[in-house]
Amino acid sequence: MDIKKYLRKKIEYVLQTLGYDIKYAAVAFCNNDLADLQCNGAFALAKITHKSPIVLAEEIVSNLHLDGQFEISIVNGFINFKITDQFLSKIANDCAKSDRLNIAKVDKPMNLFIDYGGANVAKPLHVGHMRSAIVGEAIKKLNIFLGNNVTSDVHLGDWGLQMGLVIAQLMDDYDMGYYFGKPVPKVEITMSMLDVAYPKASLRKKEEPEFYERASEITLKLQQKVAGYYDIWQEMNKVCIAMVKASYLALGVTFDLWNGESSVNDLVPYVLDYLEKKHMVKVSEGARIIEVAEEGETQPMPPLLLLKSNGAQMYPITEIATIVDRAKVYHPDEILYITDNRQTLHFQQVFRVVTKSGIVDDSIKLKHITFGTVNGKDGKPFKTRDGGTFKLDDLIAMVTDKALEKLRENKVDVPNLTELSKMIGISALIFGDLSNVISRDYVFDLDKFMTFEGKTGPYLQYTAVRIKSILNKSDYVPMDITINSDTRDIVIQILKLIDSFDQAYKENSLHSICLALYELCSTFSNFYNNVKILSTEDYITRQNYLNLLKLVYKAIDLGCGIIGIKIPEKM
RNA sequence: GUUUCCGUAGCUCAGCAGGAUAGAGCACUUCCCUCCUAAGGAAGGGGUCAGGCGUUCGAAUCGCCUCGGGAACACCA
Repeated sequence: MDIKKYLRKKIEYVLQTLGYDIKYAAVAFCNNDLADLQCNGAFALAKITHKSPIVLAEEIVSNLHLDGQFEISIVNGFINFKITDQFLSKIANDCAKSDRLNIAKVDKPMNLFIDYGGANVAKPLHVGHMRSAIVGEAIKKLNIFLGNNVTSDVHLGDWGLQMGLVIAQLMDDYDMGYYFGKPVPKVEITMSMLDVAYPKASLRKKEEPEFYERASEITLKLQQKVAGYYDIWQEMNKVCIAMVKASYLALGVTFDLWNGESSVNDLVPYVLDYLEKKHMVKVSEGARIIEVAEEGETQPMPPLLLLKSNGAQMYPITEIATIVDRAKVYHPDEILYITDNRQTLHFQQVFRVVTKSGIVDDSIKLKHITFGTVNGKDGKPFKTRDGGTFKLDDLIAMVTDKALEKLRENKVDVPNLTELSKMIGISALIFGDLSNVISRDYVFDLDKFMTFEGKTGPYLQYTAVRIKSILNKSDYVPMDITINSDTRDIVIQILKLIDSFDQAYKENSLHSICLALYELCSTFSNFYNNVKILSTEDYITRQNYLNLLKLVYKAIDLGCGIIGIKIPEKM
């Protein structure tokens, strides 16, 4: 149950009967040991009513009827609530009976479309892609858990200039004649070829105007699906998507749709025509643009570029076409874009055009969720020492190896050691990433991902594994839990975990769940060290502990499930 | 330059719809495995919350200014 909401409702009722604004009923968890929850509304109310906060607090409290569920005390106007052990026991038992800790689903389920991942074809995933993948996957799982109907799309970057660049480079490096119907042997495109071609082409783009021109032309031809270029592209796509899929899968990330910019190519003429009929499109320096700046705006708002001067499509127009497509096929109530904060302006522009033009039903909410970039110690987006990007697969291999090393060191005896080390390594990555506030940049610290001690994913797994181990060795029999001073802290932490779901949903940030999970595990570990559960002689007391353990496990498992961490049998 | 995000312990980060004594992990110093997995637990040192002014009973949290850093800003995505 959501204890904050529960208590707030009670206070709201009192405020209403007393004729005060219900906004003063806000309840928060205490971060001290005076109580479990507090309401500080009396102070703010004092300002309005010119009464003393103490008098107001007493007035509120004397009208509260909490049926012995809370012990209330007033300290200088702070209203403190301590949940009684009896009520806490009831809450614990209710949670134990529910398969979702009694976490309520959303009132009105919506059709949610989530766009995350943003992998580029022709390029392996790097650590920057990890964040979008992990964050998006967790937001997806959270929404599904809370009852929304979710469709996810990786939205590949597969139709822009980078495609032309790579194709041009491949044509320089190899005899690609086969694709153009010449009687020469077929060059099979491999990932390692692309690995070389992409950085090489990016560099040449800046330094060789001729090469850039050629790549631009190829991009245009590709978009017109001219044979040869299109065939090379298809081949490239096949190789790349297979690899990208595997990388995502290693992180436990899956998508319902593997669409890309190319998927809406046939919709582009319609979009262009529609916007032109609305008299929104202008020609500027040969390019088709839309002005999106608004009167009196102080921030820079450049026009949106639809087509390059050579007629090639640019990112914004495929973006708009994609929205049209999604609206038509999936009827979403909301489309969520999860990208890093550098794309803020781009989405502002696109959303403006979509809204102004009315190209899709205006009831569709378009929302951009930005996350901070993964930076190096210099505060700039992370690069390896030689200036290259750090490949995601390499990172996964490194953390997996590290976990394997640790497992060997601890002589953990399981048949599928590789599988297990992957599970542990990935959990370190996921927790290391999600425990940061979503919108903020964070420093990529390899050591942080490589240690499995302290506030980490493996710590959560370890705690859960220990609980599982005890339960397996025990004579556990299901029964009602009775909470006392030994165990109340643990249940409070479970309440905080439940609350964190609400916060995570509101903020689209998973860090609150990560933190609550860690604190639950930490509180439990303290208990674990103080109480020898299996050797507790009194049968009832022991069963009480075991039933609580079952609940704690369930809570950890649930929370970890949302963020994408799996609990192993042993570690 | 304009816009925007940020500055909290040695490092990496929480805390910011104002609230009681500013927290955690790592690192450092001590303890705790004859007993449920020590990837653990307990204790300790470490802070002018960048700086200043203001609003308020009360400011790390809100407003303004200064300093410092990141990012975006027309044919990349």
